[in-house]
Amino acid sequence: MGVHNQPHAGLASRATLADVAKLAGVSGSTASLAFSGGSISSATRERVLTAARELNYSGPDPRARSLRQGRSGIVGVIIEDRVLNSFRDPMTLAALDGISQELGEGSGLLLLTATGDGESTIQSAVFDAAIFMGCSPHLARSIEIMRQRNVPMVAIEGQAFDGVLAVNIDNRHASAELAALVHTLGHRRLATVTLPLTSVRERAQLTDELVKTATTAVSLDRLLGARQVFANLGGIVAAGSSSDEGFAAGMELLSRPAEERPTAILAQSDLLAVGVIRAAEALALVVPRDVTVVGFDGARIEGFTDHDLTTVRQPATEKGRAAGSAVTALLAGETPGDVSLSSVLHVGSTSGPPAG
Amino acid sequence: MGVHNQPHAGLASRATLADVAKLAGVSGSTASLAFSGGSISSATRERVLTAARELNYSGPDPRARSLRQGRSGIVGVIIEDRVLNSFRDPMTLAALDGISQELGEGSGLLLLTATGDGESTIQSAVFDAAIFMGCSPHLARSIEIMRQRNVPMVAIEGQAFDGVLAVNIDNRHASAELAALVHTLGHRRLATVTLPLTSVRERAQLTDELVKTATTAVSLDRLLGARQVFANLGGIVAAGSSSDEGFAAGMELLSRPAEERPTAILAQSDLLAVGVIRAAEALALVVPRDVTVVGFDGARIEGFTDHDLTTVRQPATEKGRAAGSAVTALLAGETPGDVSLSSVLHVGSTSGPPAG
DNA sequence: CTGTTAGCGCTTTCAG
DNA sequence: CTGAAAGCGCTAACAG
Repeated sequence: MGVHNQPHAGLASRATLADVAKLAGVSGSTASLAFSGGSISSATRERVLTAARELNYSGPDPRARSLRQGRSGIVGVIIEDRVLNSFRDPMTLAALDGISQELGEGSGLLLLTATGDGESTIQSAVFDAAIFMGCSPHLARSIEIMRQRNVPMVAIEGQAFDGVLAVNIDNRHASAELAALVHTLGHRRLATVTLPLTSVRERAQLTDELVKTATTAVSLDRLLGARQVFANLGGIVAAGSSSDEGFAAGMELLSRPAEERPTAILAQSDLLAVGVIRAAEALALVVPRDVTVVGFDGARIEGFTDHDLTTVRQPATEKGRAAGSAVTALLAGETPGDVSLSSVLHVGSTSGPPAG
Repeated sequence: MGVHNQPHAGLASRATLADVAKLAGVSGSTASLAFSGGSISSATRERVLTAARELNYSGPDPRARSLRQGRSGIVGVIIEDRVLNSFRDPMTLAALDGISQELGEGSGLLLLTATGDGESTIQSAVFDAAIFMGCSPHLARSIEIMRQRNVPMVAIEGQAFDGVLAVNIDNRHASAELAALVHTLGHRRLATVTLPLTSVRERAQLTDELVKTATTAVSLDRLLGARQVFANLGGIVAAGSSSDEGFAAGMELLSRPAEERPTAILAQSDLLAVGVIRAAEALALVVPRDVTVVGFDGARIEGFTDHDLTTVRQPATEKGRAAGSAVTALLAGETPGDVSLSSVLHVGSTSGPPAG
């Protein structure tokens, strides 16, 4: 004549595994096994599951489980700009997709935005490993903390950091290759449109001071690659990777008399390049007759079908997959090395010899 | 006389708050306060922090904290397609950005992909509240579980579910409005290109059977809205929201003799509409003279500048923000109601009276 | 196959 | 302002 554990009319408190165990007449550990798929007789399991159903218990609390196991199954993905800006860039999105593919449905991706102000979230968030999508010096403190916590870290195209596994592409080399192509075609008066060099999102003239303060590895590498061929290459720093930015920069660079105008423009992303091409066309210039425009990325851009952009195709999804598999390996206690992926030059129809 | 758990010479195991407390010569609770910003004398706090530094202790373990507090600060965002497909759609990305804006840097967004196979992750992941971005019937089980767990849920443009707060836009109404506009212009032979009706990503003829099995609320609502005006409206179900899909569908619909060809096409998204327009142009048809094309969304589409698309502008970011603030309210124990946002008709240059 | 026993690392009453 | 005690809910040894 046991007092049946009348659960307060199901009001506030949820049932716990212990309650279920008691109702099923088994021990806690047995009940636990029933849920984690351990080896118990199917009769017992049935009994436990029935009890659970009765109590409206729907499985172990993830919080408790993660404390106990020391694992949450969550991988943090840290971006340094707001979500919209980050993922509007097709390469970044592709990389995220690659991560997700590799990690599988088994683990969730915790999107953490570190715009630099409060580094709090990243310190107090629950995750087992972190992937930085481009990481700049001002993450140093967070990185330090995660290192202390023994959280494996991987950076996709970020600044090199001790203890952070690097997944990179050959930005500098590929950029140099592209520049060499343009040089070979005969161009000598060039300009570039770079991606932002710092976290400041503001269009600006490309100056040496700016270059010195650069914190964005990708932009800097691409610039340095191009400068291997064109030593003092100048131009404009865009406020982001969009065709609008490219357009603005293009207008600025191309609205000059033919003798001063660059005969070729190296844009650091395809979106920028598309914008530059539109600017050229708006100025009644013909590409590539009047101006050669090359990009970087190999993005399939919606609605850009008139031209076949000369560019470098980078393995974007692959970057994500590599990062994902590095994380998996690190969590398994292995010690994988840095990853370096390579891009492929694609000569399209937007490049040609200079006029005249 | 308990056996003291000797932590293997500080090798693997991290220091805990208890260790710090001991070294600082204070109690655990005091040490805790030092980190959570509770009220303790600054002398004591200093002592604790120094001890922490000495032990390489970088703050409370998020897992333990979240168990103790019953809160993790994580909001789950559930999408039903792979990351790439979901966020390539500008509206979905904008909504995600809205969520992130509203929730602030304080809380992380846990991206959970529920493609229907293993519903495991969503059940075992740590989060305090969930936001579904479009949710279909096959999430029923997960929803059931979360309800049992008392996890607040919000669905952006999903199927209605008991206990899931709905954030919707006036899909049906707006679609009807658009259809009415086309009707007023004099069109009588129409076709539509819909978004996928189910999780199957495959282009298909729009049939009644398909409509009956539809699980995607958005697509269905937009279709029903249009059918309020054009009762038996037929057409094609696209495999996704992209201009490529629109192009394929457009080719299919428009490659017919003028007498059979629809004089107007209602596309369920702007990307689809752009594709349809390209198809029309590829077939040497002039928009809107030979065919009227309208979209839905109000997306700014890269590189689509020749036309001003007739469409309906939906408050995409706003959807996300509303969901975010609903989550905040729910977590605070309030009981906010469903949210319904409205779209605005935009008459551009891609619609006009039928030829002849 | 099942039960007993200890905590995971932290916060939070409750006293002093 | 500080300390002592009591778990949050679960799982992992280890016995039986």
